[in-house]
Amino acid sequence: MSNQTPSPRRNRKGAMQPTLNDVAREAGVSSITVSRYFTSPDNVREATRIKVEAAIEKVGYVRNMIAGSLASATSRVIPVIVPSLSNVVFIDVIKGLQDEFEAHGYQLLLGKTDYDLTRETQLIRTFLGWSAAGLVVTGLRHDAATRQILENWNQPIVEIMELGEGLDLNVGMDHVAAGRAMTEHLLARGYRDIHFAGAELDRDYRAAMRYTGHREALAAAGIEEAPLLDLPVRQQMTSGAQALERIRDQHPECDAIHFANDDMACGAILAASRLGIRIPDDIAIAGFNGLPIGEHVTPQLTTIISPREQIGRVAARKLLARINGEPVGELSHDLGFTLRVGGST
Amino acid sequence: MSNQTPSPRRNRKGAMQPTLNDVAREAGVSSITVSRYFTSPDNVREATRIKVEAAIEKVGYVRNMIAGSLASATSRVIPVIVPSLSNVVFIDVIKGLQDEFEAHGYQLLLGKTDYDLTRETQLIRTFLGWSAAGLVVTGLRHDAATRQILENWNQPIVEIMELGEGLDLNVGMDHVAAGRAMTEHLLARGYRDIHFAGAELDRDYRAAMRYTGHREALAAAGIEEAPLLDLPVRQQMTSGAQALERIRDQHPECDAIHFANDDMACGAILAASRLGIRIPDDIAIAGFNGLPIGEHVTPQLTTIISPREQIGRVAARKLLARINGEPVGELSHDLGFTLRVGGST
DNA sequence: CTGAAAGCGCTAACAT
DNA sequence: ATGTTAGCGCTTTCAG
Repeated sequence: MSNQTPSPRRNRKGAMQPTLNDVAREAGVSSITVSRYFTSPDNVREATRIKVEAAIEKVGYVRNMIAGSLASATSRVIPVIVPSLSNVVFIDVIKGLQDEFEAHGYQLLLGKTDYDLTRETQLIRTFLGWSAAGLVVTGLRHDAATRQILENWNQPIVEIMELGEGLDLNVGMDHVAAGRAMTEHLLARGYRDIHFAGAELDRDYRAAMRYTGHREALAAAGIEEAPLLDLPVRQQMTSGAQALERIRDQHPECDAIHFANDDMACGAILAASRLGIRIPDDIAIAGFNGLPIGEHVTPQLTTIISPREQIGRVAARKLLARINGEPVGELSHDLGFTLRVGGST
Repeated sequence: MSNQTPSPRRNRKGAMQPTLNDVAREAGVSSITVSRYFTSPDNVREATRIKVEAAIEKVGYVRNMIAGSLASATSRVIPVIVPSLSNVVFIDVIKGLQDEFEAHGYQLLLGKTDYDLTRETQLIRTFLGWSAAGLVVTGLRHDAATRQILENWNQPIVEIMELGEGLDLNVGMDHVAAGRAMTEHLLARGYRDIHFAGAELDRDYRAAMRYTGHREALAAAGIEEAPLLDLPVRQQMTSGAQALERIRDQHPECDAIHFANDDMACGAILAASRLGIRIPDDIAIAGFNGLPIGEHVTPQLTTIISPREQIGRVAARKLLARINGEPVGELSHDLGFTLRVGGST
């Protein structure tokens, strides 16, 4: 009525996109009926539905998610916040999340903190401005500002990777237990002088949790010392090779290295074959993650398979369940892990 | 005026978020001034700016991007469409894109086609409903529907990975030339019976382009036959190992394998060491991508380093330049590649 | 099952 | 440099 120009109209940018009204006019119904065709088709009669469908096709209508989100104060966007994209672990998790979200018509908005909790706060603030339907965030450690924002936000949240007391939902595995399990395996194999090697464990605090488990297992076996080598990160495989050389050099009595991840462990195995170090006779090597490469090196790597992609999938499913008001089961979901024994131990 | 309830008000979801108006009232200015504080701070006087800042802090205002996008018919969201997240190549590209976008206040919306062009069309349709500021899409091959939508869309687009006649901007490398370069290297080394091995080359058509270059190089050397092994994809390293065995078995005269990627090539090198096949004496191995692992296997892998992350960065920068109306330089940007010769050839 | 009215929170396009 | 007015295109609410 107030608009003089008939369809097609142009928006302020000069573009010319058909709107719900254009479809409605074409179909001979009101715009709200077309809206309902999208949001709750069950409330639209078959005959009307067909008319609307034809009109949509005819005018080439594309739903404007922005307008819909403004009106409904919620959007089908789900921000996912990870610390890094250089780590396969998060890539696999994202893959799981993406698959599930995409299948259910939700969009994944990707944010990266570089392990900076302040950056995390900023990202979350921005993302909440998108009226997100939910949020996926890595880890249970956040700064006070983040925690305050999220506690006042009444949409579902999943914290992934670890287990514990969280903000809302929580999907992951027990890293302390994983570290313990691997070291128990090494002890059972008869290794006694076991070193733990990681890279920047203060940042990668989940690896530090595995070191804690490692120490616990040693202590339980009456071994009080748990030697630790914490290297600066360069390239992970290179760090692994370096760790092997360093430990062989400074601690010739060491009979096994428990690496913080498979990249480092494989770097060590490949370096060993270059240097003529026999694995596991001269020294045993263990990793963590269960990456494909571990099965291709000689000897095959003993490692713990982490349920990375599944963490993504389950996290997504729980979040969507909560968004749709369905039951989510237990708040904290432990996906476990599997020890895969190769020839390297 | 028309609103009876004073601040703070509640939106339709029952949540209670302060709006621009709340900030404006607090600061004693009009809402548009607060808006300008965000969008063009240079047009706001220092004194006003300070008042506004204090008010924002006081009421805990968070910008509502949705409302802003609706009003301005453009959002700071950039959809990125890739075929797969299982391929490191795209991960590295995404990393480059994400870094640049995040640094400039743009959000990356992630879409995955699984190499299905119809899915690509759907994704693009959905994403355009987000009033995206631009679009990043993989490859130059799209179906008719996609092409039609994008030709009528007047926002910047970057097609990445390949080079050629595109929709708009275009950042990548010349895959035919890369394939040619590697095979010229192999020929220069004296290899004559060179096989090309890939996995699902119909899907991975950029690898098929490298095969084309490979064939060209052979033809230029007077070799008319270019034997090809195209395996079904399982795990890439496993396929590489399999290819090595298959070729050794069926073509004992073959003296070099040109693999479609580093994963396969490294799978072959690792398998060779298991099987007692000497590289490069018994057979030479070449890859493509320049992944870290290639430097850690023995012998080191001869490969072509693709500028993956840089493709992401440059693509992002060109897109942002165009969004901001700055000059973008040439439409098609060739990032080249580097041959890295290891001991495997 | 369908419609009319109202407005989500912001910004473009003029003013001043 | 700041304000006024009028929507952006959709969904909510309330009627029928």
